[in-house]
Amino acid sequence: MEKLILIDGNSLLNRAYFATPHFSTKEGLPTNGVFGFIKLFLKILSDLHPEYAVVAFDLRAPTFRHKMYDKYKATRKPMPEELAVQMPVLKECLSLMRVKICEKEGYEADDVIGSLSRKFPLVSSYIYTGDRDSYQLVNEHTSVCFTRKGVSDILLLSNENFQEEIGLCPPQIIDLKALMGDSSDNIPGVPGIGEKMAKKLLTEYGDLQNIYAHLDEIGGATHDKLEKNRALAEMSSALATIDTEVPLDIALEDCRVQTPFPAALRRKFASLEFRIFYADENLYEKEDAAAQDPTFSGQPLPPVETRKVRSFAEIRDVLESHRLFSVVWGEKKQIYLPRESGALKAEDGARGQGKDDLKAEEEYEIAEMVDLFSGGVSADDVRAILQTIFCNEHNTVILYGAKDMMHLLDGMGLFMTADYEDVALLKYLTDYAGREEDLAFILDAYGLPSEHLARSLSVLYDRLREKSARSDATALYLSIEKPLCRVLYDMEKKGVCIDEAYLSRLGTEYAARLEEVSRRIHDLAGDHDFNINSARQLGIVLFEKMGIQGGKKGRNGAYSSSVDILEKLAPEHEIVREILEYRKIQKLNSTYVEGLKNCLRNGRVHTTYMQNITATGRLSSKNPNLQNIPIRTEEGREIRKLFVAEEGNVLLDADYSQIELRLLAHMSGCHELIDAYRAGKDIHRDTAAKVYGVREEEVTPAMRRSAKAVNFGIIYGESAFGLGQTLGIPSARAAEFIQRYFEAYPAVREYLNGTVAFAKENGYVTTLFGRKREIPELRSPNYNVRQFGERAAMNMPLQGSSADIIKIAMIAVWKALRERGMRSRLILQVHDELVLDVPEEEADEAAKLLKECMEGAAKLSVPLTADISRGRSWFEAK
DNA sequence: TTTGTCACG
DNA sequence: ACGTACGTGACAAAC
Repeated sequence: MEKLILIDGNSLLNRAYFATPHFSTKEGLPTNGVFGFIKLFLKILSDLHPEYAVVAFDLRAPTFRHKMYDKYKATRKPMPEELAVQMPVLKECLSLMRVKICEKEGYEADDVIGSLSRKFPLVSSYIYTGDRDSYQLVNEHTSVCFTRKGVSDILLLSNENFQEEIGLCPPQIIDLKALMGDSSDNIPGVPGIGEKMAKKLLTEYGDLQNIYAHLDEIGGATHDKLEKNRALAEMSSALATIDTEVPLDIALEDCRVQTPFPAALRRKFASLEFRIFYADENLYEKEDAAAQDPTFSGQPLPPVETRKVRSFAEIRDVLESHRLFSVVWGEKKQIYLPRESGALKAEDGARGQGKDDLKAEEEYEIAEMVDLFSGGVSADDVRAILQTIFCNEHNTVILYGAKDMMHLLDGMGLFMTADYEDVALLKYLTDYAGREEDLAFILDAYGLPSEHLARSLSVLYDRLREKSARSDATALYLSIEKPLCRVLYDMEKKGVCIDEAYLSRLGTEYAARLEEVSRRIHDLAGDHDFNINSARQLGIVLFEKMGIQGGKKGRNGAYSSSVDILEKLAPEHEIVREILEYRKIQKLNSTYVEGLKNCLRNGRVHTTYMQNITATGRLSSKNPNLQNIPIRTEEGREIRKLFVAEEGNVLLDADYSQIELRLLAHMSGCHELIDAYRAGKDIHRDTAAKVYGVREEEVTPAMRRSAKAVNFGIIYGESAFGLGQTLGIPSARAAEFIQRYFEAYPAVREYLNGTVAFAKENGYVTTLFGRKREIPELRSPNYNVRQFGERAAMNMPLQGSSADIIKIAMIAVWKALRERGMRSRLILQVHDELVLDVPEEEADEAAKLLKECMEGAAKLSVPLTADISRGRSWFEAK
């Protein structure tokens, strides 16, 4: 059957905008939304080969729904300016592609799409949208392709799988919305009915009309809610119904997809700097000579000039005559020499302006090197080539992951002396995606081709430098992340000594205890054989077979057996106490004893610090994670005895005292808090006194504990529920605490409110040093997601500034030790703590230095203090 | 691959 | 009405 694709233009442009990195043309026109949209559109064409396509848009004019309900979509936020300007650009591109655009006054894109799908029942319609409302349109010849994760993942809902995926049938989507309401469209629904209840009612009665026909069968509060809000529900149902009978003067033939596209489209793409679309000539009609306008502004990537090199000596010649390289050392081992030597260092003013100078520059890609590496070249020659590039302080290398390259070179006995630029770090600072990313993926998102990875890396570097130049990201990159990379490399390479004898003793001890506890648990459980490690099996045995009360089911229907549940049951049930014991030992054994054993190399473990993972600017540590070594319990703390100093050395441990709370004092300018810190007071005691309205000496340990929890809560983005959970009190009580806290520290409230307001307005928050976190959650239609966004907005400036500060301190310590030619070495960072392995005779000097570097890393309106201690092991040094 | 649990700041 | 403190990584089980 022939295929018609129906695209909700507003919805997809919106999705593409938020899912694609923000970039713009040289003239400053943002184009990321159009780029994402076109990319998806071309993908649909090549995957589905539809005969027909229509893109529908909403118009500004009020629709029939506004006439029914004047508050319809009244709460909707206007499109961001950056997105709004892309709308006409998209329409222009679509016109150039000869794609039918359809808009109808008084109707939304949904209605147009619904009507077209019904108007042409002889073709298969595929509706592309990021809006769930369209689900109702699914029928035997209409499918909905719902875009997720931006637009990269598509869920296809057809008549066949709809029931299975959604749990309802398509028309029921209307009344689902009618019952639940929809805050983003401002459709009221029935107050008090959520998704669960709505689905239950619809499954039982089919639709809204039938629910009301059987209202008397429904009991309790639900009955009353439904009865009271009948008119509202019926109106919502009408609002949620897509009009499939919009009069549209369109013939199927008007919608035919016409490829190849006109050459003018290619020029348009060039001017928008959409290189990957531009590159594929087969997509476009052949251009006649007259139309080839030499003045068009788009600058496609220059062709790669390949120099054929046949001998190793020749390669060396080429390499030695250049000073700037971009290198990708993955599957394709590419090296690229993009410009004249020195061009990069002289850059900031000179480059990026003209295309002419770029063209004039000499370019090589030694593509043959790929073969050379995988083929006949000896390991020695490979090493010599790398040495030529990396072991020359006059060279600059552009890399994706400089620390990895340093380790790789180290494995060949080489040490990198070349200056480096790390595109991964630049990307992290300017366009954080929420996770580590593949280089190929990023290039794709930026519209750069992957066949010459190294050349594209260089272009990406330029783009990111340009982008970061308009923010604090450049300074953060140059003064923090780039030098830190080198510091982390040293830390990783050095590693931490492990007491192997103790490690094996601990392993034996845990194994024996596990055996014993496991036997006791099985005895207590009777004949029910089960795996204690399986949360699911455990839940069933405890709460069903043994009939223990107090089991709580999670949303997947399984019993939760997490500590907070088990601890409540522990006093009553011996088996629960044993299970908690088992869990504890099992964790210590599997994660720390066994886990550490697996990471051991020559008596040391070498963690990897990830510099581009977290949303706040913190580091993370993996293989093994040395940032979560136990300390909170007596038993777990023993693990720290495994981490020891080198022979003849001691460990020096320094941690910032309450750095985040001090930052809160500084950033909020709260006098009460600042004064307390300046006076060197015990801050939790001080808070307790203020919150409880007593004198400091009257504060009991319990009061201090609560105050401490409140102080933490503030850092995490105050929530009465969360505070209540940790304190084990009702959230109403917790809310009172918070209330009183804010009365005691009014500037803190203002600061937090201000931060959230800024974030809502601008879509991001920043640290003291300008590190940025985008918080798209604040624009979510989902209340919970928005709440999460608010908490994240409150927390990030504190957590992130603290991360900035310790990074500055690390660089300072590293430099200071180096300048003095000391043998002490940084070996660990745990967010607010640094550990050094120092020769005994250097210990005093190193301790003094460490303290100075840490306390002097930032000038705040309160003192920044670091507490230092030392010992043979990490256990002793805390 | 995802989920639950638990270790840390 | 909803499910909740912020930020991570490892392990084991169950898909």
